[in-house]
Amino acid sequence: MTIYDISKKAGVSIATVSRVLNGSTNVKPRTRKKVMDIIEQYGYKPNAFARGLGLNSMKTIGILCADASDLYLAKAIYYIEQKLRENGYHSVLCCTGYDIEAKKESVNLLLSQHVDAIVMIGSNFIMNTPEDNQYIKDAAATVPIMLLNADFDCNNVYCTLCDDYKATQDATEQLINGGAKDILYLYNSNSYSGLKKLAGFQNALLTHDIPLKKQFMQCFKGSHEDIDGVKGFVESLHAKGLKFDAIVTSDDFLAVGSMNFARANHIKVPSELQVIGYNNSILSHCSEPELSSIDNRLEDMCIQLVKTLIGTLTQNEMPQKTIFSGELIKRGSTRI
Amino acid sequence: MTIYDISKKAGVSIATVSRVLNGSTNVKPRTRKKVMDIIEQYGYKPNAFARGLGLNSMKTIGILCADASDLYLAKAIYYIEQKLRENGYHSVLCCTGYDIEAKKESVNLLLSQHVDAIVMIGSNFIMNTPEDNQYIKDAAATVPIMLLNADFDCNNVYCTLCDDYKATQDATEQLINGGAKDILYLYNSNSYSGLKKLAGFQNALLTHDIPLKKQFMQCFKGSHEDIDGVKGFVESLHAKGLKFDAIVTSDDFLAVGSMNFARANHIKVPSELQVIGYNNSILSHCSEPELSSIDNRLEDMCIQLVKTLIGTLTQNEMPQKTIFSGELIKRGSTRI
DNA sequence: GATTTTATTGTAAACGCTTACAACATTTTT
DNA sequence: AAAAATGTTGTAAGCGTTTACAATAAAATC
Repeated sequence: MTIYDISKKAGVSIATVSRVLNGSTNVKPRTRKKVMDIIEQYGYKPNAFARGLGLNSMKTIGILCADASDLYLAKAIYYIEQKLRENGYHSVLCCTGYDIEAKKESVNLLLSQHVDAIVMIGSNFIMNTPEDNQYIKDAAATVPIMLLNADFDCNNVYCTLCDDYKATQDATEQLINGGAKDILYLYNSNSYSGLKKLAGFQNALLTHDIPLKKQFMQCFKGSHEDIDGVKGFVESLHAKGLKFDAIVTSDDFLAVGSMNFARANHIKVPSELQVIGYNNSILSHCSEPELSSIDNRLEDMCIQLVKTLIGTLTQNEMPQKTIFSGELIKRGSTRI
Repeated sequence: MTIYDISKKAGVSIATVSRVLNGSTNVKPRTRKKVMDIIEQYGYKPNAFARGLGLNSMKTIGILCADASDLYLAKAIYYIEQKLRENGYHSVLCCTGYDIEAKKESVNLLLSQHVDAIVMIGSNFIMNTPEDNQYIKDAAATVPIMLLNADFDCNNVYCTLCDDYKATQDATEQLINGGAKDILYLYNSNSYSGLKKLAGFQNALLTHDIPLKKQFMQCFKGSHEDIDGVKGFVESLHAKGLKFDAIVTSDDFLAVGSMNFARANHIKVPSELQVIGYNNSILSHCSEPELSSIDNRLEDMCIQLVKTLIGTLTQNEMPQKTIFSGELIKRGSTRI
């Protein structure tokens, strides 16, 4: 069933059918109805390829994320997909993993598919070296690139992010002001934002004239699923004699793992050990006590990202950077 | 940059370039190299629309799920996307929500995009009435439909599922054999599998001559995020005077909410109340004690689903139904 | 070396749509 | 009522591929 079949049955030209389908130009109401009825009757659906070929756009946005099974990324996908659909766009998803080559390949794939824009979810798309980030610049030469929770200066690259640095600094300072002495910072590899948060943590200590010690900033290298691994990791630090009365983390799963460690070692939370998570995910409602966690306003960010995206695609001038402020949501795992 | 540009620069016809790109037919090695070099040099990427128009396939699989932010569904997306990519396919994602109309619309969208197959993740794609399921049959007339964790008899529809019925029955029987007397079953709306699990629960009771009581089978209507809501829900049952010494659930978040209820009411788990979750998700590692949960082998199912899918697309005869067995993973929330 | 067979390449017709432009019909203006 | 303006529709030329078929080149056979 093609546009020709419909045009024949409706007794009009294919151009008219096309016009009815696209709704743009004027079609006489009676003609429109006639065509619509035929379309309805035969359940005709235009071929998206042919349409894409003609328009060179398929109203499709490519979404990249390292790992859709990560709680946080999954939620972002959900929000963004939903908002895009509300705007008449749909999305092609690629989970790239954390390897740079896979990311580059995925970008190429999306470009060859002529997506109208590419959304990259998570700071792990930004690498340490300019050469490794060249792929973003290259892609930006073709389509707008929207980064969620990552910061990158480049024309046609739009960033929507949360000031993780400040949020972590604030939370840490609250702990310090509340009397915490030895604060352990726990982050996971896999992302730039972990380092940003770390910087915020360090700045909080420096502001209060607390010397930075390397062993108080630990990177957990395992997966975001491996809560037991985190527990073991913290346990090993503890066994080595490291003393801490608070833990600030870059992700809720690290915090939950830390709390499991505490429980197993009969360390009371929050009286003997305070714990702060990040992302304010569902995990923060599962532990006992519930987890204080930094909320970085994911939904707001996603809404904003799509708004900027649609604006850009419709030729409006859009701000290249939108920064939200995170906020510590206090629950039972802290005394502050 | 089109295939014409490349053909001109390489001094061959577009057909030869196309053959090089598709690798199928014979091309003289020297010619191939010459063309490849030009392609490399100019970074040429074929236009996916035109290709799709020609081939009427874009090596794309449509993935539907109600809500990518659901832990379980997100993991499934992840596994499936990954496996598909390994097989040279990519995926278009649509999150449909739980509304039937939205689902139908999404299916149409995917069909108009000429996806090679559609994967539906979750039992919520199966409705209660045959009319409401017609959309699946219609879609199956065009492309193979792969259902994950749902059961539907129809030509060209392939189901990969876990025997939730039996898994729940087994787990419940284990509780009964372990001495549990008043077992509450807690499920969430939104899915057929919840009802299947419920049936398994009921069968376990019947097998042990325990009369079924309506108030011991409760449906939580809130979101999968709303752990506090679950807690309140169980609390209200408790306040109404319902006595239970075990809770079997259809999802880990219900189990975690139940445990939060128990803690708040100083009911000891597992000595006074045993709790069993479903999905064996990350949530089962967050609570204290850790949650016993039924594992329904999601990864295995996803691997199998993609295997069946690829087989079907390559014209191999594939089993229409593959059923895995779930298994109770015992942790601290049960005494069995 | 002529003939047959096989490997390689080119030509041209789809694929199903959009849209500029032309043609025609209708309404408004004079 | 003719002329001009406007509204509606049709014609045909792309869009960038794939691929059947034809044409040519190379290899094998006689």
